[in-house]
Amino acid sequence: MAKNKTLKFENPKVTVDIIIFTIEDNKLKTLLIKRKSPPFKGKWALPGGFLKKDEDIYNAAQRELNEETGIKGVYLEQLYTFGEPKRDPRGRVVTVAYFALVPRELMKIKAADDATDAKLFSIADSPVLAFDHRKILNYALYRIRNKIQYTNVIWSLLSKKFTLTEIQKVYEIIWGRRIDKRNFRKKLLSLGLLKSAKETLTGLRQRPAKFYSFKTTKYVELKRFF
Amino acid sequence: MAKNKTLKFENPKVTVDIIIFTIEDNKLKTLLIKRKSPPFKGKWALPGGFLKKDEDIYNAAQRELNEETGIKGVYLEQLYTFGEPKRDPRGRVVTVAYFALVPRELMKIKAADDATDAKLFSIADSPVLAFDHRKILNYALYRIRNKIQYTNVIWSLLSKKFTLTEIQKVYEIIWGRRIDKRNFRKKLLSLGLLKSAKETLTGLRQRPAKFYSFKTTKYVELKRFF
DNA sequence: TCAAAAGTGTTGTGTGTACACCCATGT
DNA sequence: ACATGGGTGTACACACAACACTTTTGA
Repeated sequence: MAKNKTLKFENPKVTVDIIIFTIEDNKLKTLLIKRKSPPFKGKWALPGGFLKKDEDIYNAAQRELNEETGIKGVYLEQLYTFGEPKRDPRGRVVTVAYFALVPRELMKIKAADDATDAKLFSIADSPVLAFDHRKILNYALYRIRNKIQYTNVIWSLLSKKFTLTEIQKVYEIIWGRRIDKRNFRKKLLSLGLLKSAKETLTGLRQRPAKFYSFKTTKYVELKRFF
Repeated sequence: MAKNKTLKFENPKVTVDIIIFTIEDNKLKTLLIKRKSPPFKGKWALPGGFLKKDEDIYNAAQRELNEETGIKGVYLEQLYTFGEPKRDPRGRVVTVAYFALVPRELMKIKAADDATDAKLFSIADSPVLAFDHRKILNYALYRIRNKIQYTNVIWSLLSKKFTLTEIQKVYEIIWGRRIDKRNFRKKLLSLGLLKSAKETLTGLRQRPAKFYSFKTTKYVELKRFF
């Protein structure tokens, strides 16, 4: 572009924000941090931060994820880029939003140095958020609800071993409706992507459930899935 | 984030690049421009440019689209944000890619002031592209091929009146396979989203085809579509 | 009258959905 | 023995896929 028009351009700051989804107490939750500094000091917000020099955007997202949860190597996908001129009162800030899917028991939540607190909120009743983070969160929710229908990425919310009832619950929680147990199992097992372990879930006063695990960690596009 | 570490951050430039899809001669094509200035002077590239001050990203994409094709108000969707540190030899440039779906006859192609030429290339045999634009184009192609399966957005490639054979060709071109005429028509019409016009396509030495048009310009999520 | 594409139905197969009872365990 | 969730099969409806011939026009 023409060098003599540089006044018309600007150098925005670029941030990365992350929606960290997990399942706890049969609810879909996301990690929020309480902001230590202005703007929106004391308000809850999505974890995130500025892109560093020579840092790839995806790596920045991984870094932020790790700073808040101590996790590496989970499912992390670019969601959308938000760049309305007024979305940050400090000036022009373009943010690239990512979302992560994390098994609850892998998370070690800690407030990073830009936050005074960090905790999981149920999507249904989370507080008022800083910036346009509510919009971003809603879009992430929309995306994951679509994605559940044609990929198996949401299996990333489960731990290595799980029962069929557990995986069904994940679908019910995200999909937001009850599923018939027999039909669910029939279809799920027919994909041929699970193998049953020898262990069972004992200690409950009921018939023990078989554990299953994934044959592969690859993500698969499914024709349609519920 | 900490103010005393500003050296570690940087202010990237932010650009918008657009993949403008259209159909011409029974082929899926995209608009490329020949770069007037370094880097990659003389090379073909996706149309795009820097984000202006106080300009929303989506508006920037619309502006770029309009500068190259004279079009407004067509389907335009954010694709992905590419931000590898070395993707632009001039320095750190993060680009937000959009794709547009445009009926061929609405386009008035003109080289904007950053280009010496602009023309449509068939996706199948397009030239070597500047920057990481080949990767971006490939991703756009992937996206549109998926999208065809569960939305009707690709109807945006058609003009207001069209025959059923024309819309079927769009599907065949993007989907990359032949479709049975009877099954296609049955399913398409069963959606209830088309109305038949009174006019027919005459002047060819064959039976005249009925024209159809869309009942609505809204985009619809379909369960699955071929 | 001929070439070229438009238009039109039926049948078999597979997939989704609805639905109810017995089983294994811990207390 | 009983409460609790685990585990299993069948029947119907619907959607998809395969398939060929007649019609209308312009030259």
